[in-house]
Amino acid sequence: MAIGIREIAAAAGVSISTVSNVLNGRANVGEETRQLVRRLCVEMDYIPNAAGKGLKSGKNRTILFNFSDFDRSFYLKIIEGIHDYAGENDYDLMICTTKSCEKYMRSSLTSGCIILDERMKNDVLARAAGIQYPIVVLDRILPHSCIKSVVVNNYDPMTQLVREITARGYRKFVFVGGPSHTGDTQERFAAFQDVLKDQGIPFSREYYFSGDYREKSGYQAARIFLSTGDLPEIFICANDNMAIGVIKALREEQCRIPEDVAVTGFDNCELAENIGLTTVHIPNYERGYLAARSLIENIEGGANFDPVIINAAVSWGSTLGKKNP
Amino acid sequence: MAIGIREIAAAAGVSISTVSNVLNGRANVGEETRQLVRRLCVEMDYIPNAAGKGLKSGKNRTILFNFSDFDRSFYLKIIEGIHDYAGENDYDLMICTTKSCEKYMRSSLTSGCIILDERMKNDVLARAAGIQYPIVVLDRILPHSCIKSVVVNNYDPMTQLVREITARGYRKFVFVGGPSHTGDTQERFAAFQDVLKDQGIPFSREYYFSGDYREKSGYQAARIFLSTGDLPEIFICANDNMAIGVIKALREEQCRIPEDVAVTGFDNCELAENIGLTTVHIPNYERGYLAARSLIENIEGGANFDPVIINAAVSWGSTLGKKNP
DNA sequence: TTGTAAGCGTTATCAA
DNA sequence: TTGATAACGCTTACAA
Repeated sequence: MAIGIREIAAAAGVSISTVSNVLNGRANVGEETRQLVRRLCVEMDYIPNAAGKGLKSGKNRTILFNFSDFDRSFYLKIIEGIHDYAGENDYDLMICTTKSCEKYMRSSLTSGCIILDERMKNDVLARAAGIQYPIVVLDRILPHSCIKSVVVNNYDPMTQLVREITARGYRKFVFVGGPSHTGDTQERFAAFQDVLKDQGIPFSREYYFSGDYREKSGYQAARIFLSTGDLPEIFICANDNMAIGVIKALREEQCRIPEDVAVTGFDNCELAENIGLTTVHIPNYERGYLAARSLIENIEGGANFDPVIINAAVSWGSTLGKKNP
Repeated sequence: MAIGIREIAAAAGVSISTVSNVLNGRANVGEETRQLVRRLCVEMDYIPNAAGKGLKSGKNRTILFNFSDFDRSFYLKIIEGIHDYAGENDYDLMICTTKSCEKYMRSSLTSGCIILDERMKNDVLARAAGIQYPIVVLDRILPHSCIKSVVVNNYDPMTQLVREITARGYRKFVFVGGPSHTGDTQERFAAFQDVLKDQGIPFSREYYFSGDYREKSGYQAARIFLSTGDLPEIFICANDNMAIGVIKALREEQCRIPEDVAVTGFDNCELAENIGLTTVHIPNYERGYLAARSLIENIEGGANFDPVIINAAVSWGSTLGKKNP
């Protein structure tokens, strides 16, 4: 049915190995034969079967990217960065969601992978990684001889942000965190806490709200504090989605931002920029690009598995005001 | 090196076909053997090789999705819809960008695909499609016995929108289109033109600006008309990104929206909703879900290749005012 | 209930 | 410069 290497060989009146040699640009083929085979491949619309190829040779210039949070629209930027670097270096990109990821990691179809989904388990990665299959993980540190971490420095910009917040006189905070097992949230919260401790400002755990990085959980957080009337002076959110949820809830109750309540986020998503949210900008395209570069260098024989730290910077917006003492 | 079916067989002291039978849930295996093999697979961390599998059986519950515009953040919603339907029906999802798409379409690794990227050529699709490999294309009509189109009805909501615009008294328009070869833009513009013709309102081609669906091109469009001072009463944009670009340019020049100039978009992206853009809402999650359903039904023996039309609805926002005569 | 062996589409080795 | 032929990891008759 489908056109394979044998059909081409038959049509050209040569053996399949000759066709294979032509296809792989080997020198041991006569010029006329080469021309003929080339022409036939085009005419007969031959496309090499990736399965057969990978099975035998183990070679495939392909990297795998894994994600599965569809709410985080900046993921497309990361993918773009990966896609661009891969393309520039003549690698293909294959993307999968966590469910099918392991299957493609261990199938001679890809040569390495970049993992973003936090739900991908460390032990699965540890088993898959090897010198023949390097891995890059984003947003988590995973000590393993063949796994490289590419992480964002959350701590410094959060420190800078919170210092400014306290300098402006804010004293009553709600911290809206993401899933508590994520390194991101832990680091962002740690920076917050450390600044307060450093300045001798108290923070009670009842003003910590544990969300899930989605807009709705920010909305709920704000709703809860609105309902008790126990509003903070500022909501410090571990990401933009939740900050936007907070803002929506506040607006519904005619709270003015930042006059009545201030809000900050983290991520600098497209929408955040537009509404003037004070947040932290993470260079996502660059992050993807760098992850792809690290991975491909290791695929091609490099052996650099030291973590890479990416810098992020505070983006000052209008949702943070000045509190007059 | 890697653990394969033979290693399991050796460890269990059985033949590889027995292992295969266990793995594929066939009945012809003794209970103890089955238990043993199962246990060994877990212990030895065996993951079936997708290449070997697909190569022999041709079966693989996997669908392919293709895209490559990283600026359109609602793509994630489409992917989510596809992912969910596939998951519910025990199919895997593999995603690729156009460059590598053909390779995976024709490799016994996937059973069908959903195409979104407009750059994917019709003839490539026509060659790949067959009763054994059904295809769904989004946003284009492609007559072929094994390709199903899932398209948005752009015409009706655009008609409704433009009727309202003319009813409110607007007479001087700029239409900012996307790439002119895209069906979307053609249909959206046709609706616009038809309403005007119907109402005897003139429209000169010099007020048509051909953009590329990116924010920047909307920005440029507005800049051009701002620079000549020949501002329209309203910018009607073929998508939200460009509308947002228009709005940015107008704001830079202190134009009030909608008092001085009105703006409308198309897509209802997240940001549009937030800034109150008058636009058309396209149910993207549902679109992906439906595309996946159509595809999988055809993979499993259905033969319904009639186009599916998805309805979209105008979302009225604050960027459209009332023009008093 | 289990094993043998052929074959899926390729690459690679070695002989012609 | 070419062509047989043996893998790659798996499924699947068919034989035992």
